[in-house]
Amino acid sequence: MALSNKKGTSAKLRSAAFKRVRADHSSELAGDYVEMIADLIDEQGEARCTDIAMRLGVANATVVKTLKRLQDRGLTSQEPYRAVFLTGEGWRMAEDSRRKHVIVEKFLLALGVSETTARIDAEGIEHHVSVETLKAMARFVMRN
Amino acid sequence: MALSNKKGTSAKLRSAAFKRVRADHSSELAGDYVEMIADLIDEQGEARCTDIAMRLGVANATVVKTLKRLQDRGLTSQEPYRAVFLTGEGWRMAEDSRRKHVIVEKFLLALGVSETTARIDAEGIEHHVSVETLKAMARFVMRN
DNA sequence: TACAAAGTTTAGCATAGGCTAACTTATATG
DNA sequence: CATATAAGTTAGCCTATGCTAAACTTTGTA
Repeated sequence: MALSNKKGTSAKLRSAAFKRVRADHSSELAGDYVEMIADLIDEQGEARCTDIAMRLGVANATVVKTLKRLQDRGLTSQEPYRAVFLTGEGWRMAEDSRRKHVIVEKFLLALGVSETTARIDAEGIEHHVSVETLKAMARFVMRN
Repeated sequence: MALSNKKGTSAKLRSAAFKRVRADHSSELAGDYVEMIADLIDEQGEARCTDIAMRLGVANATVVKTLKRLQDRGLTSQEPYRAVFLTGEGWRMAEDSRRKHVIVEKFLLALGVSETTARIDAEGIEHHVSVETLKAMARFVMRN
């Protein structure tokens, strides 16, 4: 204790940021999945494991396993060997993710970044943006 | 294959973004550690497990285990029961992380976000920002 | 209708990153 | 200098995410 905190931010405040990042990570995958399932349902009428796996770039078995966890969390539902659906809460989360995603991507474009980079970076950034920052980004998009 | 890609971006391009995010995640922790170790060395002359654990908000044993991985990757070095050091590559990575961190945080402040939020969000965002986006952020900070 | 292809699931493995509890080493102080 | 306390380490556990290979369903078509 003695040597720590000689100056600057307290350890508690510091660690809060890292805790938030770790928490974000565990909800991140869920967000990606429900968003993608929503997209697939809108585009093709249904969401199938294979399509999810292809778009995420992971193995089929990985998707199956993850979907089981999402089902446990009440975000998705499915019958064996059938397509995947979103629960009410799943749709809510998907809409939320999409909203964030769109704002971050538009923001990056407004900032002058190329389309390809905007698409890629938005995917990583969207999960780590607080409400406050998201609002600031939306404001910036409006003004530019 | 038949039903996929009816419109929009190809599956390959899509999955590239997610692959980048997954790759970012595995280097993320390493970046946080070396950056923190560098800070501790600068501030207190040495980096000790306990301080790292406190600042990250994780258990001591977790730090020990992670440091072992970092040592395997040639980023840190240490003698048993002694403080942690950075290798040349560790320092390089730390400097890189710090540079990114500073730019992202300043950028968020310039965007009009509060100090607390800027600090917290920067921690999550810095690992998902490409060189192109980082440059755009730096430009923005300059102009504002 | 029967079978082949496509899609889904299960089993079993690996790694990363958390944790607690028990043990060892280093150090500061009476 | 002996020992209590602080710091570091080890062992063993857990969950999340990945993978491949093998088994099982569904479905389209000969």
